[in-house]
This record gives sequence, structure tokens and C-alpha cells, in this order.
Amino acid sequence: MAIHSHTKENYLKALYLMSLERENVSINELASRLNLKMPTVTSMMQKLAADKLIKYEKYRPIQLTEKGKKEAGLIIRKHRLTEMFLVQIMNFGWEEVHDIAEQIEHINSPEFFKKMDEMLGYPDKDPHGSPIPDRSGHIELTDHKSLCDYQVGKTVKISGLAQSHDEFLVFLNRKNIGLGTVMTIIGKEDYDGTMKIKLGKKELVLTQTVCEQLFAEPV
Amino acid sequence: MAIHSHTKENYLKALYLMSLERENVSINELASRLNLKMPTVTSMMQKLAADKLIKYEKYRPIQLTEKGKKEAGLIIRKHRLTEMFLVQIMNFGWEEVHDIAEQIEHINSPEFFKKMDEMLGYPDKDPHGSPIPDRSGHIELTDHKSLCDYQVGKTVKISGLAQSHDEFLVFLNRKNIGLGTVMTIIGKEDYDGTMKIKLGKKELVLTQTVCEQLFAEPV
DNA sequence: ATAAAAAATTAGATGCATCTAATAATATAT
DNA sequence: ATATATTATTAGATGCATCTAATTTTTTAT
Ligand SMILES: [Mn+2]
Ligand SMILES: [Mn+2]
Ligand SMILES: [Mn+2]
Ligand SMILES: [Mn+2]
Repeated sequence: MAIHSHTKENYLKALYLMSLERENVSINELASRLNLKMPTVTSMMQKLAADKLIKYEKYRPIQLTEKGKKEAGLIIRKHRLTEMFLVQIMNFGWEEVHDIAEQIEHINSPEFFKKMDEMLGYPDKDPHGSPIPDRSGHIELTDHKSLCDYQVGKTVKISGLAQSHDEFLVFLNRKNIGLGTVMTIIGKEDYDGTMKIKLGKKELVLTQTVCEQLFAEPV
Repeated sequence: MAIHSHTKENYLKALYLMSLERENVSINELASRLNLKMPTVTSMMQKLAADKLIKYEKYRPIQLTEKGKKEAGLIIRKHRLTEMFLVQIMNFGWEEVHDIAEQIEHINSPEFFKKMDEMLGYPDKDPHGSPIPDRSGHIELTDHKSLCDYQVGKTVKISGLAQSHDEFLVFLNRKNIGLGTVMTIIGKEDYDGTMKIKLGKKELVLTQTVCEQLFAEPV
């Protein structure tokens, strides 16, 4: 396992993550996600199919094989372990780690990631609340409930993010919202979905767009 | 700075390290060092010359420019900082870190290496006693005295290694010799250069080949 | 059902890093 | 000094990952 080019690994990872959202990944979507032109992607799909990493027939949507899912899972595992390591051990902020992990995920050294895993005490979530695949590449899919779905009066704990772009993370930092933050829903505006939240002693207003990106669990 | 391919970085590093030993690096030597054929190297030299990283004229030995030395120094810095991090922070043995550092040295993230440096307390030597270039890529060249050059009766401290191949490091582990190990020279065989050494309570015999690879300073 | 738009494929080119085979220059040994 | 061996360069090919332009297939809208 894991003797694929840096490039192929990035395709596999993108395919895996995209197929969690939109069942049926198209050449087009993959191309925009990876900032490549469609013919480039088509040509790579032919190679990945030859490697038995995807099931691919002309003009049909792309699907990872079990082998492909496993390989993808192992790369995502390295990415998320790395993010966790950067935050927990090296003291980076959760908004600083993605680009570094994007590179380190391609390091070929089981010992290196084994050691990270040990040092971190075998975590099962990354710093953004995303699940870390196990050593065989399998992801435990937890179904998340968005903050929006809770009613006024409920006290909940933030357990994950639907998206972790740096600007969103920085926004959350400013609002003092992080993984594990506990908050009470004190109001909800039906018209535009805005929520009023009590967080510690402070109250704040979150737009629907923000609430949709926050996963929460009752507490 | 540092927008060179992984490949070019490896050439630069090899050039730098080789030119510390044998003034005047040849295409041939570079080719064997990097496990490449000569035409491959010739062709890359033309590219590095175009980038002003080396001074190169057909059939003449190769020399790094100041720019080239700086870039090489920065890669070596990343390599050695990484080795130090792996040993000090992640608890790897000094014989396990080279191959991992060989990959991580290509990571493009000043913040990542800055953080390593901080966590390590700004070390100036790697786990094998080799100097870590400063942030501008400059190496402080310390001239080492080999263990061979000391006389019977002297007590010395191991301060570096002429070479750090894994098998040698494992050999030293077995003999309980590491960086900082203090030993007294209790005998020397002129015929074959073998040295008899007292290390703690134990005595051991080191062949000339081994002694030549050990750097030591008086203590 | 047909036309128009969007998506995907094929064909052909480019740049990078590598190779082998052929040739040329330099160094070495007689 | 000449022949031989070594080292280096050129020429030309290959594989990978990418591109643009042209073509084909599929989807959508009228
Ligand atoms: Mn990546
Ligand atoms: Mn993450
Ligand atoms: Mn390297
Ligand atoms: Mn070292």
C-alpha cells in the first residue's frame, strides 16, 4: 500500500471527501475542486481505473473501489493525525494547520505517523471535529446535527464543523467558539434563521449560514 | 526563496555536502551520489546554471553560487532541525531519523520549522553532531578532530560523526557510544591504529576505521 | 422533439525528470 | 606523443502531469 504519486493521492482524497457529500462525483466537479482542466482529470481517471482504484466508464460518474477508499482513507488519516499533532503538540491554531497537513499527508513513513498517534493518545477526531480514519483507512461516519436543528432553550456543545476554511475558523476564534464550546440557544428568528446564543456571560447572534456550519450535540 | 522542485533541492543539497569534502564536484560523483546517470545530471546542471544556482561551464567542475549555497543551506537546515525534532520531541533513535528528514526537508512552511526551532530551544547541532545552518542558510564550519588524533591517557567527549549511516549508528548504540559520551584512551596499537578505550566501567577496542569516524573534543 | 448548453473525451502539445546510445573532450598510462 | 580509458555532452526517447483546441456525448430548455 501507499506507493502512489503525490498527485494521485490528492485525487483519491478529493474523490473520497466529495463522495461523502454528493453521491456521484463528476469529472467537472473534481476538476474545479483540484483546480485542473477537465481533460487532465479524464486522463487521470483512466490511470486510476487501470490501478483499480476507481470504477470508471466513459461519461459515467466516478466511484472509488474498496481499494481506492482504503488508500484515500489512509491519506485522510495522515492528514488529520498531522493536524491534531500540529495543534496539540506543536501549539498551532486550528486555522493554521491545514496547509501544512496538506503536505505532510504525503510523507511515506508508517513509524512517523505511528509515533504521532501514540503521542496524541490515539485520537479519533481532528482539531476541527472530523473523524480520523483507523489504521486500515476506515472512517467511522458520525451523523452530525447542525446547530440550526436545536430548539430555543437547549444547551448544546459544539462537536464539529461542516467546513473548515481558515476564514471561518478565524471568525469562530473571534467569537470565542471552538470545539467543545457549550452554548445555550436563547432565541431564534424564524424569518431568516438567525439564532441568539448565550455563551458564558456573553450573548451573541449567529446567522443561519454560520449555524448550518456548526455541528452540535445535546449536553 | 525556496520555490524549487523537490528534485532540484536534492541536487543542491548533494552539491553542498559534497563540496565540503572534495573541493571540485564532478558530474560523475554527483551522478553516483544521487543514483542517476551522467546525462541526467548534465542536463540538470544546465537548468541549475540557468537559475543562477551554480556556476557551470562544459567539462569544468561544478560550483555553487552564493545563491545556491544559501538555498542548499536552508534545506540542510530543515533536514537537521527535523532530525533533532524527531529525536528530542518524538523520541526516535538517532538511527531512525534520516529517511524521514529526507522527506520533511522539502516541506514548504516557514512557520512549521520556526515552531520546531522554538520547541527545541534553537539548537545548533543535529542529533549526529552536524551543525544546523542558521536562518539565512549559513553553516558555521567547526573543524573536528578525529578520535584517532588523541594520545593515550587523554579523556575526550564524542562531539560528532564523520558519517551517519544507520548501520554505523546502530553499531555505536550497541557499544553504548553516543553524542556526548566521555571516554578515556587507555591504549593505542601503532601497527593497525586500533585504540583501547575505557567507557564508564567497561573497556572496549575500536578499530581505526571506527575511530576515524568519531569526532572528539578534550574534556 | 429539436435546439442549445453543458460536460466529457480525444488529439496533440508542453515541461520536467529521467533514460540509452552515440559522440566528443579530457585525463592517464605506456 | 600516442593510444587507451574515463568522463562528459548531445541526441533522441519515455513516462508523468498538465494544458488548449476540436469533437462527441449527455443534459436541459424550448
Ligand atoms: Mn496533498
Ligand atoms: Mn481538519
Ligand atoms: Mn530529500
Ligand atoms: Mn544528521
